[in-house]
Amino acid sequence: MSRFVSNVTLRLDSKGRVSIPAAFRTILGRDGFAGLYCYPALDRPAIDAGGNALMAEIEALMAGYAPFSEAREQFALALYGTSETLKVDGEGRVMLSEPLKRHAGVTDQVTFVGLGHKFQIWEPGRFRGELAEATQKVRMLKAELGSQAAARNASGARE
Amino acid sequence: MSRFVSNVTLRLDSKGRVSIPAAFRTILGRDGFAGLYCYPALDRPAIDAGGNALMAEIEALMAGYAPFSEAREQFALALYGTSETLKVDGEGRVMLSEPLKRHAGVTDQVTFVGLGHKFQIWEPGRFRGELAEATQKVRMLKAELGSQAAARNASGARE
DNA sequence: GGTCGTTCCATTGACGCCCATATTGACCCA
DNA sequence: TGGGTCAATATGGGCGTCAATGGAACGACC
Repeated sequence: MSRFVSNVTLRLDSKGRVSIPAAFRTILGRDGFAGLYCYPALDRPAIDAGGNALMAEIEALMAGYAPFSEAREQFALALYGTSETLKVDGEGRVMLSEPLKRHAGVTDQVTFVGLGHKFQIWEPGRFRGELAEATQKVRMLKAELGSQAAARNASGARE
Repeated sequence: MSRFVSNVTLRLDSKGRVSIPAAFRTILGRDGFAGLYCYPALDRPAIDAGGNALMAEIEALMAGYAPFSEAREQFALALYGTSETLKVDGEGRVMLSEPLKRHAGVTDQVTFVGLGHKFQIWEPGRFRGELAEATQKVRMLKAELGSQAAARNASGARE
């Protein structure tokens, strides 16, 4: 299974359309899904996007709850209710809906970021900030792992 | 299998008619059901709506209880007893019955919300409130799941 | 005959689809 | 290695179609 990786920032045109990066398009094509499945990320000002793989993930989550149960209805409302399947035109472009743009704070540019099985769409400035923060955290985690390994084995490999 | 997703709010016209969003109409058409199967949501001021898939789900729920059992009778009363099959006109519009409108507090606008296998019809204001609440709950639940997974991973990495 | 409801037609605004252009990066060849 | 060619991606815009909505005509049932 191929994964979404790397990040690209692209412009929205006068009609609000934006090209999905070619690399992402080919991956979406492979999992066979016309359109782009999107929803506002739960705890970030970003848009989660993907194809069948992403939908399947959500479905699996939902399957754990009984039909008509309280939890199920709330999940469905928050997840399916805010999801959209954007149409992709012949050139591989989509139009982000107003709610999605508002959630991510998008205006005239967006950054596509691969996250493996899905990708996210960010306002470029916010993404830089988030990335810096994430990098910092990862660095700390790595340092921890490194010291643990060193403690276990004096000749332990770094990184 | 396609699912109901996203949300749209539309106006009722002077005769009380309202268009079913085109995306929902195509899904209903696919599962082959003339009309719209509706009933007041059990524990919310909303209207549950769908086609054959929804009816099948209710039947399955009912089948789980013994015939003539108290629970079964109650469900039958609450679901079948209050259900209606609304007619859809040539333009894909329906007229909500008075009881349905009263239950949902609908006046001149409604919000259609996809829940996967079915969709709901809300009074727009109430929907916003409910969505905010549901999102909050899902966010908390996700955080829980995340920390559990992190705990698992951390211990796994160390062993 | 009036009222209610249903079907049909008209408008308008969005957006889906198509074609045109540019800019980038890859590849090839001298 | 440098230049040139080619291809694919990103972007811009025009036009037709369809969805949402409003209203009118038609029919049925009090």
